[in-house]
Amino acid sequence: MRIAVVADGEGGGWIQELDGSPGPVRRVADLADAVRRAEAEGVRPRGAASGPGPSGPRPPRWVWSSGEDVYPDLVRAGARVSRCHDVALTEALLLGHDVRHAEPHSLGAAWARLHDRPVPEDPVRPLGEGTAAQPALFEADRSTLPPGTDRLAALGEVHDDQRRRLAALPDRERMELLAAVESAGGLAAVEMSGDGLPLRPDVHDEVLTELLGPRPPAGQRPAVLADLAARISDAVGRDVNPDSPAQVLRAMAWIGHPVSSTRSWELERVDHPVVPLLLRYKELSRLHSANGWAWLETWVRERPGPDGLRLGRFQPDYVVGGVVSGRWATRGGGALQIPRAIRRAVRADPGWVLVRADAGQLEPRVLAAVSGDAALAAAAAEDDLYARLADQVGGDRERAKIGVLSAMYGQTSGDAAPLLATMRRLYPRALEYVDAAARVGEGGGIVRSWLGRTSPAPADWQARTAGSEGERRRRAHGRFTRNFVVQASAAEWALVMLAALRQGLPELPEGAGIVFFVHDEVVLHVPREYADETVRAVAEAETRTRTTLFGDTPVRFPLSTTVTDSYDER
DNA sequence: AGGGTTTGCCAC
DNA sequence: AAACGTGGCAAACCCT
Repeated sequence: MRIAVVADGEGGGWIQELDGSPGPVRRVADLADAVRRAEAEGVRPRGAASGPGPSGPRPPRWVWSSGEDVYPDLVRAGARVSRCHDVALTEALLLGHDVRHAEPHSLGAAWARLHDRPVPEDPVRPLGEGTAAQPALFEADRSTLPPGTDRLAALGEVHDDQRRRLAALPDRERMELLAAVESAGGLAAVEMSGDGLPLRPDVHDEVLTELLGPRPPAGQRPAVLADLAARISDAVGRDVNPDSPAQVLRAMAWIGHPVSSTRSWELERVDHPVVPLLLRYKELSRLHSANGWAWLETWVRERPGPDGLRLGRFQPDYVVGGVVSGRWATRGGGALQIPRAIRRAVRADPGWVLVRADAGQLEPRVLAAVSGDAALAAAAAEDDLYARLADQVGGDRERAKIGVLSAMYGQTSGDAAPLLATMRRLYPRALEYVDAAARVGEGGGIVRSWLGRTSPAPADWQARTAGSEGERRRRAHGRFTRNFVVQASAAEWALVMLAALRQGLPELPEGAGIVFFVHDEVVLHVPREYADETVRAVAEAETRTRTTLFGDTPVRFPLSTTVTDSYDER
């Protein structure tokens, strides 16, 4: 049963059952309560026989304009849903399949296209408006529908149209699955942003103080950085601001070691006493500016815990499908790059644990599965794919790894070339899979992931762009499509895994569940007594994901699952 | 002063 | 070792 939902922005809304002929419009004063009840009791298809069995009550699939808009208020009000159809996310997938990635994908835009009306731009979303935000007294109406439009009717109409468009696709089943898991991702994103990654402010401060010295007044360098800066100037023989690449460049020339950039790998090749100082400064200064005290204040919400303990939550906004490859992007706090140095501060609450599941070597495993290469699949049946590959290639593990990454990223320099020749001989189908994608990209064409997510057409593509610049651009796009078929399919694996895990979790207390997700890794925060059940749910999610996506493939997707107090323990 | 671009580093 | 895919972000830089 599908139920369309429109919120009124004041806690109430309108709902309407959609299956078959649309049911009556129902006005509800408390939307969260209505949702909660339908989830708990399930919804029986109208006209179905009563009694248990397959036609018995199930939670509905909620149809809404955008989970990002509608769901945070529900989650705040304590109502979680199990399934939805997210019109905005689905529209983006459908437009992408049609190579129309740049067109607006809101409900209003989809409705306008149906009615040959001017298509509104997608609303620009300010930071921190997700579940983590304080509830606004009166939520601004974010509808992109023209004023006066019957929003519920428009929603039903676009939903029906999207289902027809999905059903008409040649890869129908896959795209329908993709739309469903993308929508589920929208739910998970809102939920985990609302709960947040537990992070202890006192431990974070401890880490920073150890490395940088005590917290300085705003705008000043911490003691360790100030000291390093002074020693750098001393070593050079004149004043240098190590934060300024231009000044460092001039300083290196001044001391007789000219470099073409101040990147650390380039500095590392220079033998001069200033180099280790510069490298240390860069490392620590990066930590200070990206994840220092200012970061903590801006992105981590703090509340008192038991026994005077300071508990914090890092609550980034996740942008589902925010990357062309279908990976998630994030807004705020750089959630995709929590540096190793501060992971010590990510701690479970007292009596709780972090359950962390990490899919190792995901991309080569996905390549083995999608290409159907028997030899690579045999290696991918093992726990350590690269070690197995090294046996087959007749080299060490590190070289085998470079060979695989070269094939997936399109690297040609260094010692990749002879390695690739070996790979082509041993894993012909896998290599042909990515080589073919690269050829399509070099020709300006599009490629699709396993489930049908589509690469965007190259910007300002001119097949006849002459000269080396045109050639360089065509090659670059070839590397992009080469990588796309792997990265986008890997993102689908992760998305299906997340959706399966979300569904398969045991009943957990308030605040427990998935709290973090990044590409091929998921972190859950649960009371200790739920750890075993949670670990089992993770394992079951992996099995479900593999069979859902790849049937009876020999490829395995081993998840290393750990139960710890701290994110830095492995 | 303020906005856009460049540089360089972090993560997967 | 070298610069190869996807991103976010902060500070410096450059221009208006």
